Amino acid sequence: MAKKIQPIERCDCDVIHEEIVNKVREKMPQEETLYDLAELFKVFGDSTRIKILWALDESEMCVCDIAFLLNMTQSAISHQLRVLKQAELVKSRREGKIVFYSLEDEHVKQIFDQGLIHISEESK
Amino acid sequence: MAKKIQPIERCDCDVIHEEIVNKVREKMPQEETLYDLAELFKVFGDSTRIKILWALDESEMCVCDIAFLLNMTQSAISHQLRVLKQAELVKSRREGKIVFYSLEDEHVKQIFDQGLIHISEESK
DNA sequence: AAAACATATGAGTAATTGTTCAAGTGTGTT
DNA sequence: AACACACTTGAACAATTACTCATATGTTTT
Repeated sequence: MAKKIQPIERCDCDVIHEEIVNKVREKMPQEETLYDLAELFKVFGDSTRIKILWALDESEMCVCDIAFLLNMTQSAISHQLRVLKQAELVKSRREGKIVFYSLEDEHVKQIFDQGLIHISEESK
Repeated sequence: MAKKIQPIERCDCDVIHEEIVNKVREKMPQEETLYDLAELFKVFGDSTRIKILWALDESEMCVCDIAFLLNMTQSAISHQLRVLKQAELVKSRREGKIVFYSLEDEHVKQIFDQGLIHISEESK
């Protein structure tokens, strides 16, 4: 008894493939890097945010412009802009009452492009 | 009365920025394309799936190898492999009892790389 | 100072999602 | 045929999330 803690039992092929698994384990990036990467893609994983990013890639815009463009409430857009800002994908600039948002850097379009390549490959 | 249906009210700056908004609207890709793009990134937006993809980029592996590598149950891995397969990111090949998974194409690594560039920029 | 406007934010809610658990398939071995 | 093994699948559950609504903040206009 007292034998409950062992996490995942290995199966036969784990033993057989031990070398491969160990080699892969060595080459894997840090846990934290992979987590951050997932967090980044999570931000891209919502069509509202994708639309906002795409729009901002065309032009700097204020919150109510984006809301009108996407036919959504200002509140909803503002919430999503907050997520995008935390991910350092967009930045803001206040001009009187109005807050203008724009892309933080040029990577966004490149990430989109890689995604689009995959999508176009899928439907062949 | 009977005046409830109007969706999002335009604010003053929508009118002022009308030209910009219209120009952006013209340039936006199809709704469906943006939705598909979000769906793709959603698949990348989970650290378990990121790890699986990274592992498979190093080497073809069977389900229990992956489970052992990531210290997770076969069931959990199998569920995620299903998601990855539906997104056409991985393919499988059966060899007796064992099912080997591998990457469907080369885009995965390129999408990762773009993400990593953004992450490394963030922390400067 | 009060009102109007653009935006931000917190609580609440319905929908989605990742994992576990239990039971199922398919393949090879005895 | 019975069993073991590798994997798949469906239901259940907790956690997360995108939006709405109401309210709050910051700025300009009156």
